[in-house]
Amino acid sequence: MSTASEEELRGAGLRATRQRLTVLEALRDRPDAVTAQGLHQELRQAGEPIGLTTVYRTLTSLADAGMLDTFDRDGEQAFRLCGDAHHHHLVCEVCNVIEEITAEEVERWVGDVAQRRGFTVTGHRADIFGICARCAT
Amino acid sequence: MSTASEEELRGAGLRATRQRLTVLEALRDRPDAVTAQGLHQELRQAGEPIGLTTVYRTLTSLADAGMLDTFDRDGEQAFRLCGDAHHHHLVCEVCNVIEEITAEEVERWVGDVAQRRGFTVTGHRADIFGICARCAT
DNA sequence: GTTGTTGCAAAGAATTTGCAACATA
DNA sequence: TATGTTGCAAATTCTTTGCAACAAC
Repeated sequence: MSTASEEELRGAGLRATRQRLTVLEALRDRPDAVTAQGLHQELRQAGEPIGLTTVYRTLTSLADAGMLDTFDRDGEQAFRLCGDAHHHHLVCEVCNVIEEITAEEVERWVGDVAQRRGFTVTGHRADIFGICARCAT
Repeated sequence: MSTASEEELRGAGLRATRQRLTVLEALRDRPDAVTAQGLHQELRQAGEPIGLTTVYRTLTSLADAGMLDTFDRDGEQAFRLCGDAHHHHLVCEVCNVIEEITAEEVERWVGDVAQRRGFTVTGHRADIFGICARCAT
């Protein structure tokens, strides 16, 4: 049999190795974004044998496959598992929790503006930064 | 007398040194975003004596003072002079030109979403990436 | 068995820091 | 003159690469 994670990896053309499954499962469990360095450290502390290089390579592969969203956290790249559909983010700057949000308003706006200026759209991002209800208290 | 650039620098609590004025003027002349490394190289080639460290420090200071917008270009930080008011960007991925755009739709959306989720907004960004009319031809 | 993957060590690249010389106010 | 700024060299930090051992298919 095959787990969902294994399917996902193979679907992306990647072999389902122990390390990649470890990373994918770790990402599943968290609502916040992680950096390669941070994730590696956590996995190591949790007793998972995995190399830093592999964490970097795995995160990059998953992001390339469209399975992760990427964020710039202070010069470092952070990653987070994402749903398939296009969406935007609500990011807590204290605990780094990220909530996915969809936004018709934004999509519409993107099309309008681009057309008006003669831009061919290849992508867009709309993220809101703030402090989540829990961290505010 | 005082030039506008000198005023701006002093207004930000920074001494108006030759190097900072050089950087500010260089930024004034370009519609695209530049990295510290890139700008330093250009200035050097143009015969301006300035150290890489100083370019880094100056760009950081100006950005901290709210005079520059920052972008992440492939792991490197890029900067661009920006108007005072809050705005968003239309970025050409080929020539890196950036057009500032304002968007009531987005502002409204930000407020709505944040309130609905209990987030205290500290900031937001909405950028559109694409290919400008000139680069498309 | 073949081919993709891992992980170490080393390389590379962007950015920051220590500190003495220097320029601005 | 007092204090902020510069720039070099060195240190840091994040990320990538070479390559031999290894694991998935």
